[in-house]
Amino acid sequence: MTFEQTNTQDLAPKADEILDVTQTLVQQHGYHGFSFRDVAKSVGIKSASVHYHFPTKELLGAALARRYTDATLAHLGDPSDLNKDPDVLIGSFVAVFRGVLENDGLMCLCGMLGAETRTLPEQVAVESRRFFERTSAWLATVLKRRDVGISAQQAEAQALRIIATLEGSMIVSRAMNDLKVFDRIAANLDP
Amino acid sequence: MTFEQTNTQDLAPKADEILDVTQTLVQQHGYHGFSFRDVAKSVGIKSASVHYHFPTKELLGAALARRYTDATLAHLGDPSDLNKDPDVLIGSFVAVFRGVLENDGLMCLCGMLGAETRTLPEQVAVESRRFFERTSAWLATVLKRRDVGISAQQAEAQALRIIATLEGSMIVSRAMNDLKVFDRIAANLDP
DNA sequence: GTCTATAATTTGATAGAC
DNA sequence: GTCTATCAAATTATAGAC
Repeated sequence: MTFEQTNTQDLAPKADEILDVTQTLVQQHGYHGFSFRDVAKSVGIKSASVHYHFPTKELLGAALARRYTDATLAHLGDPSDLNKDPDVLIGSFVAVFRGVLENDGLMCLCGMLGAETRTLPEQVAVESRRFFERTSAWLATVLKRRDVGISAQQAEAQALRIIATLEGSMIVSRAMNDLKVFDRIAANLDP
Repeated sequence: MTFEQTNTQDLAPKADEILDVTQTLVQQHGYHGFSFRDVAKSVGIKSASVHYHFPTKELLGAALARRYTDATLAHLGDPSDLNKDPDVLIGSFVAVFRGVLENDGLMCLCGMLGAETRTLPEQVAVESRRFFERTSAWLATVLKRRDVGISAQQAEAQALRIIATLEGSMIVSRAMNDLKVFDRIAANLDP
């Protein structure tokens, strides 16, 4: 079980198992490409039981994106922790994305949802947007520690650029079916 | 009509109109999120008539991605044309992606397909891979002209990084519903 | 080339038994 | 919480008339 799938809230164990399975499905197929029956089959229950835990697909998708963001931030920890070197923190940030890609070539959940965003139910779009707001704020905090002279605006712009590059690297790496593509790009994140 | 939708092959006008409509649908919903009836309705015919032009969804998707790649390359022109400044060519490359995003917040067709790549019919995946192979080769050629000392490997790595950043910028910009995000990232492509 | 009609399957969602 | 059963709608695709 990867960190993205850790139960960080007080969800029923079964609800969490449903989210685990759904997450992988969305990372592979996208929001429009999975069904309640796909989920049910993987969990070993019937689709009506999935609806018991998540009445609608929108609620399931929103819970999924929220959990993903929360688990990612929890894994990254405090960006202001003076015991941690900024470069090490940035390295762990890159490793989050690489870890997802390594895992059977999955796409970042919120990168996938971001691509589909124009046709997503509102609450799913809101939660996927929250992923980029929170992770870019985390990274901007680290960049301000590393580059002491930088402005808040510059740090935020650099953070967004790095996140965009990582998301795009996952897409290109997957499309070209070559994990080395991700590594070569990530090695030059700050060229 | 945007350049991506120009008829570059000898397709029947109706087939081309079907591709125009399908392209927008895929850029919004993804490959798994559109149907033959969606296409038919937009064109003003019945879904059976769409099947006449493109027997299967895989053939439709593959033709779509191929036309998109060909139209993009045709628009970009010869990367070795000495009458064109490398920086101008790079600017036109960035403008291609920005133009798509400006157009009602659409995603790059092959960026969308790249995200879905693991669950795409084979021929669709092949054609979306081709997009990244060809466009990165084009950009690497320009970069070698601009940075005279650069190795072929370095030029290729920089090209992939720039394309990844542009694809990711579209995702983040769309997810955050803010076109300025794309512009701020694109302004620092070569930081 | 486009149509009607239809096949066979899948979809999100609900009712009600246990 | 999970099940069976079911619904109404949508899905890809085909056959055959015009």
